[in-house]
Amino acid sequence: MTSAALNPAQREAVRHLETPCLVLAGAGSGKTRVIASKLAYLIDECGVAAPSIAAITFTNKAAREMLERARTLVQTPIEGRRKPLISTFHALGVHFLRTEAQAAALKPGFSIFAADDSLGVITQALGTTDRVLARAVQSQISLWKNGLIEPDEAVARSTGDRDQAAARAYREYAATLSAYQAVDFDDLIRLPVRILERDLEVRERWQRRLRYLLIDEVQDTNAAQYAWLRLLAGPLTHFTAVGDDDQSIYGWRGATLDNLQRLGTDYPTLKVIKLEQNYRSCQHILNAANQVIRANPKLFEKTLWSELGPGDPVLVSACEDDEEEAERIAVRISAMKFERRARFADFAVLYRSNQQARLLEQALRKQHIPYTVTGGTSFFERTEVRDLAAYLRLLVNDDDDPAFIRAVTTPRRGIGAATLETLGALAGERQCSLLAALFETAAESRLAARQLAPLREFGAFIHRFTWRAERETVAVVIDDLLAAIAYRDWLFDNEPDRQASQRWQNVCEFVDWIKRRAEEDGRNLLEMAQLMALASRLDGREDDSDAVRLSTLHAAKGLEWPHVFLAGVEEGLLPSSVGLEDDAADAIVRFEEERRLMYVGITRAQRSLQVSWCRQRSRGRERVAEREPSRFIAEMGLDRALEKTPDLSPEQKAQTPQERIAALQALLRKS
DNA sequence: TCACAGTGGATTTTT
DNA sequence: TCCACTGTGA
Repeated sequence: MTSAALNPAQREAVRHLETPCLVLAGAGSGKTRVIASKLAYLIDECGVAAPSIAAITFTNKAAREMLERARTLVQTPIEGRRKPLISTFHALGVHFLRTEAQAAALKPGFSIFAADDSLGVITQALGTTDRVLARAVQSQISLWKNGLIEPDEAVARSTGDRDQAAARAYREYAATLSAYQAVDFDDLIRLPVRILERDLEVRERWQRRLRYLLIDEVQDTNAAQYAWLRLLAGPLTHFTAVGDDDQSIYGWRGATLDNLQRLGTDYPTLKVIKLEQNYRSCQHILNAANQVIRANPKLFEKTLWSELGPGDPVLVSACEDDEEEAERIAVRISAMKFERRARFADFAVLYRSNQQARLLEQALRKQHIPYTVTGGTSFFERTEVRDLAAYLRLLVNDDDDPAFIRAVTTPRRGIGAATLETLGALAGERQCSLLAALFETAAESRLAARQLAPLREFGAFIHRFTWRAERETVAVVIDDLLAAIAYRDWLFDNEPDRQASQRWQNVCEFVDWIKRRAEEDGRNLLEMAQLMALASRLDGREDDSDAVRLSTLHAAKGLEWPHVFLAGVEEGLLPSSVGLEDDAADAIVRFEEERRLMYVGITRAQRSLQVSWCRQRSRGRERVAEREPSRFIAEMGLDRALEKTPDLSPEQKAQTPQERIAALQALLRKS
């Protein structure tokens, strides 16, 4: 049954087990289906024990989808202990480090630092207030970690002053994290690699356990992830890697297409299977996509085709400025929704950078079009959510000083920077955490009574809740904790009611999320604290509302819509000019990634695609005039692509919503 | 300790 | 245009 609905290439990919296998899955070619079918094939037809199979993805969402698909496809019960391991790289890292905590020199409740937490530590290590510099160093450190380069090596390799400073900050950052019993996202990959490399017993145990590896989006793996896969795949492991070299758009985060090439050399028997039939887009759209991506040098040639018919021709419109562009898009969406009896959720507007969303939002609001914006501040990164998260982190890891600082100062307890400075100095001398330091006898002489009293009270409070967290349910502990710190009152005391109630709502949503997840999977607070660190913007809330989607091109990967608008397809924006002037070798690689980004955008569309660019664009206070259409527009091979589109039609010219509705109705009557 | 006003800087961000 | 940080005064 599992292979009935598959095309020949897909079926081959599912059944191939003799040698390692690389499935080059073009956009919309049924990649998830292949992985899920392979899972079903292994379990149902080959009789493989589910727990010896691991399917590894990049996003929680992909992992969830995979699990759902598997549930519908696999006939053999896979609940309880008979589950295949379906997980993201990072969640697998957490699982691995908890299992091998001793080898990792971590306690089970180790903290997972998000970007913000890391940035704080790095800023301190650099001794700077320059945020831009700190960010740059942060991403440099991340690239080092993803490239499996240790601090000493980074120091040795660095030549310039700036690099030297960054490498030294890296060294200090690493030391600080281990003092905090914390790891960052990159460590969740890097540490398992280091442990597997040096510990034969651990390596053999994992290799025995996982006999079948299915890897999703392999084009997005970095050097550390590739090394991890190689270490997990023992001599008896069967593996299938699925990916698309044309959709590699995370090079700036350390992902490298070298890994695809290395697969071929590291595994000489590698079988390469191409999936070229597309089940998503009409031919006009695929033609444009194929034409654009053809300009990139190819590792593997691949041409998408579909049986869905020609569809609408791709449209290009030149706009005077970004305001006009936004308005045109909004008006087109209104019109198309009427003409095609479409839903708002059938439309997406995609763009290169987040700031482009602003004018688009404005225009959509003006037309009374509902929309949702992806990106921006993640739910889990909101101040109020992170405030509460800090308490939870501190309860499971008393070494987590950043969590201590955040918790002890929120809500305010009359403890300020000077007090924490003194406490920090004491903790430094005693080589202990801030929480431990405040109970030192020496604290009594260093700090005034009115400073020490609230500190010790807080310390006792945390100890009391730590004790409870080990014995009571997550739900009870969280509710009591929130009540005890009077967080709601604090919000309303410090902000206008509207904002405060919005924040409180977010807190409640977060609490509900934690309770639900804890309940569902029987997790304790320790597990929840680590799980919440891995949750992202996409996980908080599912939105099933009928709304137009505004999204960056990066965030749109893997999604599809009947009607797609690509906005701001201009030289300097897409391709972006940022960082492309630098050294030539790097610039070429980055430029090709910009082209893949365009390719990803085009291939999100099912039936219609409209591309727009602006002669002028406002950026900050200045207007950038004389902009040119992106070379990618010419590469799409459309006739008249560069001409200005016809004048606005009556319904587009109309100024008020009433006029527009009247014009639209006239249009409908005609058709 | 905190509220507020002025300043400067601004890709992409699966976890 | 807007956000986030810095420094000031209460």
